[in-house]
Amino acid sequence: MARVGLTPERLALAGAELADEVGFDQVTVSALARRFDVKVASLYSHLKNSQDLRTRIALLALEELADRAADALAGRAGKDALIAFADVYRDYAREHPGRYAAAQLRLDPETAAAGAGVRHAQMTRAILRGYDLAEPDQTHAVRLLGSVFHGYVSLETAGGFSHSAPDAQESWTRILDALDALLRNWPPTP
Amino acid sequence: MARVGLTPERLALAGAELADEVGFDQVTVSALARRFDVKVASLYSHLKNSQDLRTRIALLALEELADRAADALAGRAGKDALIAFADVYRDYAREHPGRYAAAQLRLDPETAAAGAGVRHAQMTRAILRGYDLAEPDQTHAVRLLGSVFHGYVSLETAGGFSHSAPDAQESWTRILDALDALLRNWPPTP
DNA sequence: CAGCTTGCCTAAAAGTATTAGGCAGTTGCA
DNA sequence: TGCAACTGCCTAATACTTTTAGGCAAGCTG
Repeated sequence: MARVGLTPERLALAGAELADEVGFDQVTVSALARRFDVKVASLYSHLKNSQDLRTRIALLALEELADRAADALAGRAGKDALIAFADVYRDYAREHPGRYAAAQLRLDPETAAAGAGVRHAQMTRAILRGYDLAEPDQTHAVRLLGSVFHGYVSLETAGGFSHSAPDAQESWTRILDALDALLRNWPPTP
Repeated sequence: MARVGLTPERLALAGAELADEVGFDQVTVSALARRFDVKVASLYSHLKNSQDLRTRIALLALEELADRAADALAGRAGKDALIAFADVYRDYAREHPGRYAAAQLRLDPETAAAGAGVRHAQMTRAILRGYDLAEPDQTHAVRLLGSVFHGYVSLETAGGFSHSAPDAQESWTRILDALDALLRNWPPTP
């Protein structure tokens, strides 16, 4: 019996690839075993259960996304940073739809806190350093940016903007223009 | 054998209730059969397959959501309309998390077009009548609003804003203030 | 090289999805 | 009203996924 050299990390990575190929909800312990040409039960030495697999894929995706975002943010500020950061999310979702779907998985709070979720929040806040926003408006703005990025990318990958003019890229550009303008001119509390 | 009086509509409704109780991804043909105290195979007279069930629940949710939104929009304009419309989405997601998750299901284009998706887009556009936006900026704004509403509600129901100040309601209010300000003062194309 | 760990295996049980074919309760028509 | 057709729910059967238990041998450890 040749040992294949499975590890939780390799399984998560292969699961992520599988997700990109067939969709995150089609990722199954059985399919993964097939991919390694190994019996299903063997995976249970490395995975607690199928939820564990999904969670690992989600954490992998969040990590990759945070790495890319950190890269994009380095050396940029203001609108440049805003656009670069936003593009990371959008590009990642387009390149890796399965991974992006995985990143949307509801994690229990401790798992999420242990993962890259915190980095994402910190980086979003870092973008706002280029704008003049005091608390609590800064937090409101963080949440707005998170909502727009996630919302737009979700709707676009769901096909919501296809088959209609103007194309999705143009709206994306103009929406980022608008957000930049909004952040530079955040309305006072009424 | 007492006839239970199953119909696709009753199954979709019961499926929606089940989704709200146990989560949309736990909605299964078997669970639904159990709920009606009927054998699983019996449901296949009314449903093509389990995907058909999920699609019907999604369409039901989209319809309910559109009905509520239409109601909220009646007799309102400008910022009032914006807030009322946005609150419909947020409240629906909080009251009916399973249904809201169902509404996010990727539908193939024809199914989506046949359903209430179009109404949603039209209503979002109706809100913008209270603002002075010409095409193509109007479409950009429609997409921005959709993204913010969907994104915020997703992140909030995923627990993204809990356990941190300020509370989610306050951010929501201020984000809607900000969007209103942005729509009243949409930046020109650079 | 002897022994121990452990990675992958077989076996088995439980749940879900789906199809085929049957019977009885209901409907519709004379 | 009576009978025929329909159709709603059933049993039976197959296939796939998840998960647990227990076994054997590969390869590291001394």
